[in-house]
Amino acid sequence: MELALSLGDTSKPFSSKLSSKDLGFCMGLNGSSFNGKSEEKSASDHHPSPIQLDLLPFSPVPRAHHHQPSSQLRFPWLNVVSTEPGPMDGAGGGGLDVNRFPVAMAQEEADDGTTALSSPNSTVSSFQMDHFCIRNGRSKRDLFDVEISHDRASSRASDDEENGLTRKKLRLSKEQSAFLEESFKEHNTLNPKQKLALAKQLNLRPRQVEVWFQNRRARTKLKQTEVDCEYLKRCCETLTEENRRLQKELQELRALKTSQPFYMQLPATTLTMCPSCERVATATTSSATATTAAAATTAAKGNNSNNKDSSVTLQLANKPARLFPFSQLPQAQGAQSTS
DNA sequence: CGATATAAAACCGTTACATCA
DNA sequence: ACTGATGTAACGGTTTTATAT
Repeated sequence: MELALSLGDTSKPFSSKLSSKDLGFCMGLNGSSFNGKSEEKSASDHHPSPIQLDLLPFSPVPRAHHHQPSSQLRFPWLNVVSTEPGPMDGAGGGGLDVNRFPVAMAQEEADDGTTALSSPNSTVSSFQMDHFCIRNGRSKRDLFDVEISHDRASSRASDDEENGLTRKKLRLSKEQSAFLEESFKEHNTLNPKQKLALAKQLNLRPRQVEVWFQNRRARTKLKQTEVDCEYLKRCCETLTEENRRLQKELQELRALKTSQPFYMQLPATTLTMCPSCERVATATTSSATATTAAAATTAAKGNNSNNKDSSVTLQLANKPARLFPFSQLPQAQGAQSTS
């Protein structure tokens, strides 16, 4: 088993493109080959897909931009008929809408220069934000704060300093959050039209919707990172254990080599060596006397139940193992000196 | 057709605030 | 009433991307 470990945006698993800024983890397990992200594209094209963790309930869309076809404009609230109660209908009306400030919104829409919402072709219902009212028992003070916040919050820029107020944070109502969450499941990014539509639906500023989506994406990424870290940790433990096992095996092989000199007189057929890499591979013959040390030791230990690799290649110390009987070296290796 | 400029959108790290134990 | 931890809305700066020239 080999591991393909890459650091990058998990939303684009194993793509050839790796931004140095990508901090997400992506880890794959591959039964046959290394499939690293840093490799060229061809690598990932020809190997089985590695395991990939993905928390997202949808396929993340690359930066939305304005190219998203309008057919993708599917928001949960599109089912809402204007005459029917909206998803936040529990409000029962009469409550104070924390997030209302029509003037600011109108201004912002004008700034965006889009008339999407007023278009007769717009699929957005006329469901209005009167439904988003306070009903979670906020105090009067809370309401006051929120209104202050709205008064100040006409744009992204900081007119805060101008009126000498520090920024006040409003809490979105449960309904608003749920609504945003639903739409996030549909699209984790918004194009301007969608943003405006959402903002109007929820009676929030487009900037608020935008920020909410940004933060939501960040939360998703953070969660994914946590999962990936946990997974990497487990993989690391597994590899450490494997390494320990192999080290032990190597030690036993060395001991065997010194304590059993006639081990070196094994027929050449029992130990084969790759001519290119000069590594000894264990023989697959089942001759009793020619049982290879590796096979013997691992079998004796009986702890190789999870050792699926039946052709362990061993390399002793820093030099490739050369376990051929000296007498046979010339035949095996050509005209090499026997000294 | 590639290089460059520009604007918009997304990302990132951080701060400030609300809430809760 | 106070406090620290936690969650999250909001911000400013940076990077990425698409488009125009």
